[in-house]
Amino acid sequence: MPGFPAFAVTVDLVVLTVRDGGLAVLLVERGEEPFAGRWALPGGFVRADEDLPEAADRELAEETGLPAGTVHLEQVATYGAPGRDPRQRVVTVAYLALAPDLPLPVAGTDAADARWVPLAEAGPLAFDHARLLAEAVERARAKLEYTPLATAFCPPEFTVAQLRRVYEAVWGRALDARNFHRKVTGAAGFLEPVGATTARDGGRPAQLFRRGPATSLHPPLLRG
Amino acid sequence: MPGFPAFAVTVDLVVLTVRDGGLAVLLVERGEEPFAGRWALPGGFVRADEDLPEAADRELAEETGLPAGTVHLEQVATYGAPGRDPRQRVVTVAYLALAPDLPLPVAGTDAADARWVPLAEAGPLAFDHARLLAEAVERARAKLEYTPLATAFCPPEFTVAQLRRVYEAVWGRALDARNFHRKVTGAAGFLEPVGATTARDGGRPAQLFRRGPATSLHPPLLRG
DNA sequence: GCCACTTATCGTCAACCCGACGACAACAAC
DNA sequence: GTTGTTGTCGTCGGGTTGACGATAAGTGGC
Repeated sequence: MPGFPAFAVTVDLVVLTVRDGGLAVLLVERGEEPFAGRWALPGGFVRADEDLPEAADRELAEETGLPAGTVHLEQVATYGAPGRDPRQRVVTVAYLALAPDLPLPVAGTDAADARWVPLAEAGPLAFDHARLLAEAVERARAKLEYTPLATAFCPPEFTVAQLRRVYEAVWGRALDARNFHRKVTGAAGFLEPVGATTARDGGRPAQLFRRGPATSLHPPLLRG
Repeated sequence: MPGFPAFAVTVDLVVLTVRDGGLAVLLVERGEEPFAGRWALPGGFVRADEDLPEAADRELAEETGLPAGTVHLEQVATYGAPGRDPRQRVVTVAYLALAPDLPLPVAGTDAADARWVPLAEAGPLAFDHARLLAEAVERARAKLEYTPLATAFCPPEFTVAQLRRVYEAVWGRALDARNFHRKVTGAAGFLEPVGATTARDGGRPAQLFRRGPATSLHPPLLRG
């Protein structure tokens, strides 16, 4: 099969976390043209002997320094319009990563100038990254309804209130604490009680939970 | 940016329809190695000046002869494992297409040997196409719940019973005609009455409907 | 015309789920 | 103890669900 057009293939990451009651995305400042000085999603070329999820894992480790497996990672969509990179034909596979609130940037990584940027303050991005970001965020919002994905924003053990704050941050809407508690503890396989409680700063201690084995929520938590 | 690995990029299509009460997929028989004689999903290389959806549209027109825009087309996922094509490094973007029941293959197209194959009878497929097919089908099943996508399997005007048979075929489960009628006609923007009725062969004539403007269903139709 | 038979559509009912909200429990600070 | 804060359990009316009975509007046989 000769004569097929040659493409470069990259993996770009939309890494989200919950900070200060809102969603934040991991961005890097570009040092080179095109779009020098602009903010962009972290990412890079897929290597010759690498599968796509491997490349995404590697980029994530390089950008965040996190041990692989601690963050949720899933493919979102692929973009390949001619001209989306002015230098050459590039096809980009976008991945969505959800992480607990973590200190960043980690020293000694590729992108020393990586930063968490609140979603609302993300200015114009390089390439078509604004679209990648928007579509990844919408995917995350939708998946919170019918999967236990929100636990990916939490540490291994967490309280119902922490989980609720995740939902409120992602959906941008206040939720009733009582009804949320009922639904979340009632969904089979969503949460597993750890047995311990938190020592908190003023207020009744809360039960700790771990993520349960369910992969989908019945019934789902609807945005309304 | 020199030295990046060169990839070939293809678009593969999972074209589904409802036939004889079950899902069927459009497959072509491969004429060349590798996998000569095996069934495979239709698809082909993305051209040098083409966007990905354009390439999918073009391949669909070549395989089915349908005028563009009559079938629903959406991206599902991208596959790029090294070795998935033994000849060279290929990244494949899978698209899901939903079509009404149509006569195929259309004479004068690329793949004269394209056939509708019932899902259960699809034997071993070339490359990793079994996985592409399975993931696309699961996407279709899930989207029927909360989008008006089922109408893509129907002609422009259809009855509630036709729509119900689509759901039953895709989900592989019988549905109560009365409850289905209530829910489907109650969901805002799902169906628009045409005013006419069908002249049917034994039985009360049914009202005809057109697809409504809604892009999501409230409330959704759950599989249970 | 009358009678089965088929298919479409409307109604009824109990069980369940939802959102709004009241009540209480268990801690800290003073 | 009192106050304030946070977590957890209950209650209530309205809407939705699935199971299923009843009726409407055609066809074909006689």
